[in-house]
Amino acid sequence: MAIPPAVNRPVGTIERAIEIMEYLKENDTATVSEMTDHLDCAKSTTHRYMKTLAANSLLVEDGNEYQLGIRFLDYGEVARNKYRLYDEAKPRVDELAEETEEKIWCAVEEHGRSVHIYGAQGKHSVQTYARVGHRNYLHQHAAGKAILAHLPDSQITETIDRHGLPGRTPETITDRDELWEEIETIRDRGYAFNFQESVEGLHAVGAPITDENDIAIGAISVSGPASRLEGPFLRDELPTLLLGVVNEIGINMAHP
Amino acid sequence: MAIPPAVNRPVGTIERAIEIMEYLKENDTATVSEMTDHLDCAKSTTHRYMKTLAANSLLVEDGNEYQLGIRFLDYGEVARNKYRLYDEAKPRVDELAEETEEKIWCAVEEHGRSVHIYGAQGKHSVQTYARVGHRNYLHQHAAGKAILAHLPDSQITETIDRHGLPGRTPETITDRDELWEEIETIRDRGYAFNFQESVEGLHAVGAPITDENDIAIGAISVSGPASRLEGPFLRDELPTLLLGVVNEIGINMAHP
DNA sequence: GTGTTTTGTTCGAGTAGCTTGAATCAGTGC
DNA sequence: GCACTGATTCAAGCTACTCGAACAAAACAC
Repeated sequence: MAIPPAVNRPVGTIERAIEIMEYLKENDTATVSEMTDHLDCAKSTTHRYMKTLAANSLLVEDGNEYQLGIRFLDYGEVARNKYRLYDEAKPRVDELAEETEEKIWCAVEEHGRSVHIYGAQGKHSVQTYARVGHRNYLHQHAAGKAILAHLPDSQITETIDRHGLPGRTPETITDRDELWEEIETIRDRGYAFNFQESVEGLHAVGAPITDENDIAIGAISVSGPASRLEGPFLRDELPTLLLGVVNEIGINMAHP
Repeated sequence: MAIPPAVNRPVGTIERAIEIMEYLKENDTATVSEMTDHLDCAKSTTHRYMKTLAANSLLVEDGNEYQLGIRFLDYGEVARNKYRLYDEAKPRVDELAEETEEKIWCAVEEHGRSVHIYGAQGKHSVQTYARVGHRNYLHQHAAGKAILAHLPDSQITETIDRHGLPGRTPETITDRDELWEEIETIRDRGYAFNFQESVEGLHAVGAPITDENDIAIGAISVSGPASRLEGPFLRDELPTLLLGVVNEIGINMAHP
């Protein structure tokens, strides 16, 4: 979970292959020609890359179109299961969704960004861009800020240096000093709010799951339309509920 | 979903990188030295590979140990969502799990093998080796055989030629002629049984989801202990239930 | 404590093999 | 029919990937 070290001489071939996967993730499907325009190399090279990936089931051919193969699910599931947190958090996230009737997410930090490892929707929950596996900036949402505030200062600095503070809505915190103030506030109260900082009209609360040293190993958030998530429900009721859950998960993680 | 063509000159670098991912999938975690023993190249090369993969979040470093990064989830989810089948099948698989109280799987064919794209467990359902994303031989289980029987003969032959008929339990069909007979039977009755052919003590029924030309686009299966899945419940009740569900899904897939 | 072994990591040189562009083939539109 | 766009193949050239040796750092034996 640490910041990845700069690689001295990365293998270009691998990086270009990942570039292909990334492009297909964003654009769903692509032809050899289209990919050649995106990468910066000869068409024959792109062709060979994509054929190699397809021969290994990482890509699937459909006529001239290529897409990501579901073999990735295999790798993804293995990775997810490694996070014991997933096993501990899943049932409680499900319960929270039932209880609050809103969208619940469990996220962890990886390489200075957040990854949603599990989500459950309540009866009224909103659909957002988010998906399982979705990678996000820590400073842009409730769970991420909850995690960020419960990391060592040095790691927070590293993270900001590495990824910057890109904005997403007019409300997103993009100023370093402002973020540090917010972090202090979150540390004091023990949980984080998100007032339309990631999606317009969306509010959220996030609380960190911490280890015995009070370092975040993940976070859980509740999000919903600003119209429903407001007043004492947002300010008191949800935080209390969340804190109970994250404490319980934290204890279970510490005492297997 | 077709059989992937043999690649003329696959890119070795990419294949070796995939080899690393595959090893980590099987062994959860590995060091540079361990991986060097597995691959057949210099330690410095392995090192460069793993660092490059880690720098792109496909691998995560934890001290000297490397594991798969959950970035794969991201790719996997994108791939899964492409299969519209997933959206159609999910709610019905959930219902079946509730109703039968056994384990339900939805699988598709990719490159001549089956991939579990969604699973739901009923109250009493058994835990097997299977996972979402799990790749399997078509001839070894109920859903796979249901799919196999509803493919064009040419594709069946190609599949057998490509992957052979490896055994798994003493009951697995490993003889070509026997398999063709079984395929005829399955085509006649419209669904497939699995009597301890993949796991000892486990029975299952699988029915294909077909398109307008009666070609399989996937399958749904119910599996459970042989002691519970037997007699008229297995022979009549479950098949009827399954056929209703797969027909409904097939119709929805044909008329979006 | 010291010597020994095992690990990850760096670096320059050499050549395996990746990249390239041109040529060929397959399909579409006009 | 021809032109055009796309995928695919191939030999030749040179990039950059691989290697082994050397170093650093940690783990271990005694």
